[in-house]
Amino acid sequence: MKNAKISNAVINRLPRYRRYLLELQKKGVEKISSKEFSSLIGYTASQIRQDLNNFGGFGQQGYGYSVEGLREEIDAILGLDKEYRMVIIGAGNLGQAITKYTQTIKGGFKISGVFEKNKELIGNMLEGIEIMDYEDIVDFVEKEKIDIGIICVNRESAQEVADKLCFAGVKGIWSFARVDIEVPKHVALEVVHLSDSLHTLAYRMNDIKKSGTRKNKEDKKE
Amino acid sequence: MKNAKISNAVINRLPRYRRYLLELQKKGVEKISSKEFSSLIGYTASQIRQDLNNFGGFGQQGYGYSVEGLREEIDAILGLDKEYRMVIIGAGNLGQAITKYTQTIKGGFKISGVFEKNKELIGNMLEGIEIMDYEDIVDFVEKEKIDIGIICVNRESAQEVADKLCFAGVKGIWSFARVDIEVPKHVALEVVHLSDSLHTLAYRMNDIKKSGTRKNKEDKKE
DNA sequence: TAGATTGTTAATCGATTAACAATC
DNA sequence: TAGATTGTTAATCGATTAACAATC
Repeated sequence: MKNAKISNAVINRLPRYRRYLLELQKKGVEKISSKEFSSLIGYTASQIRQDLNNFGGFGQQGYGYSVEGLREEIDAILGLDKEYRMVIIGAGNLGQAITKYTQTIKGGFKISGVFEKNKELIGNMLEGIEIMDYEDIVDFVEKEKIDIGIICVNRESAQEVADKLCFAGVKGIWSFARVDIEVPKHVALEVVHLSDSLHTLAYRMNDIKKSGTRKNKEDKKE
Repeated sequence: MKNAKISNAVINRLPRYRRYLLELQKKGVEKISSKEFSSLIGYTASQIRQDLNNFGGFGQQGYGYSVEGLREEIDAILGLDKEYRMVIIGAGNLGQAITKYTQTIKGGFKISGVFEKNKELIGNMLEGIEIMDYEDIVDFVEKEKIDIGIICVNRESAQEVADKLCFAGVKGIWSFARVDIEVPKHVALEVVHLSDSLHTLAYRMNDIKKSGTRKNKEDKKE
């Protein structure tokens, strides 16, 4: 595995490569060339080879790539051959939604606890997990060696929760709060802005409508 | 408003500009220069001006941008000054999670119905909405003039659901299925791959660990 | 008017694509 | 060996940043 800094664009494509390789494996396909992969996944063959060669030469000239072998390499690159212990902070609507969803994600990602400030919710069960007191979060993360904190609290509390999680020693934060948070350099951060995603969809819907109207005048084909 | 094709990078930044402008408005800030905005949001002042000028000249030389004015412009660009009628397809874990979450998104996005194939779930209530029979989806979308279909079914059914929604006339699809789907050019598509997001977080966690080790040898500062 | 800051053109940087020598 | 396809270098393309004239 090489050492140069990998661009975000490449990292974001890796899970997608993996998904297609899993599908191919299911279908019993054993080898694939970058050209075949290209027509399947929609990236250029050149880009596929370029991307993979950031991490090593996984192919074989004249043959292509082993589907299973490449999938295993990507698993290792992404760290999906490891176990991750996670906590969810916030058991409101968002927290319930994410707890529910996260249970459906396959692989070594396990929810060890759900935490909440609101005393009325503490003690309740959520998806088979007891909701615990947010005050105990630091102890829990330390003792249970939690790797990932999932932030599902409101905008106002998100940074404070992140600070606490980082202090307690998590290695990554997955945040669904509608705000941009900051973490120390040694903690990985992935923020999902679902409402931003819906807003860009709205943009594209309106954009299509507009350019559609325009095209009817100038350019019927395409 | 100008006409050239706007790049995805720009479109994806628009909701973020909007979030910061909303915060500023809340705080009672009336004007902001691209330089001040830059140190707040973390994009270069140049990029901010460049981005905004894709859509029009919203600022004033020697003064800056009106916070409220700019936010209203961005609302209009994104189409957030309109109402959107949405349906959710799939009332399983994922569908329940997304229904729950989507209820918390502010603005003109309204869920008109939840649809499900599994007869056992049909008739149940979900977040105050009755779960309806998937067989009736086309009629419902046509009659209720639904704008957006939210796909929360499994990988295997996602494309079929998308086809049906497009046939029935939705203008946009927001998909959470773990698969890449295709839609006609006149339909906007936004796919959220939550598990991909978690996988890139895993990558970054492991990457930090590795480069951390490396740095301890060569380069303690930074 | 002078100062500030935009809008826009030009320069730079990085990512994607093309080309081809290496090699299975 | 000949054919196929990779790994990698070079060329192109697009997006970001810098510079500055326009103008409030």
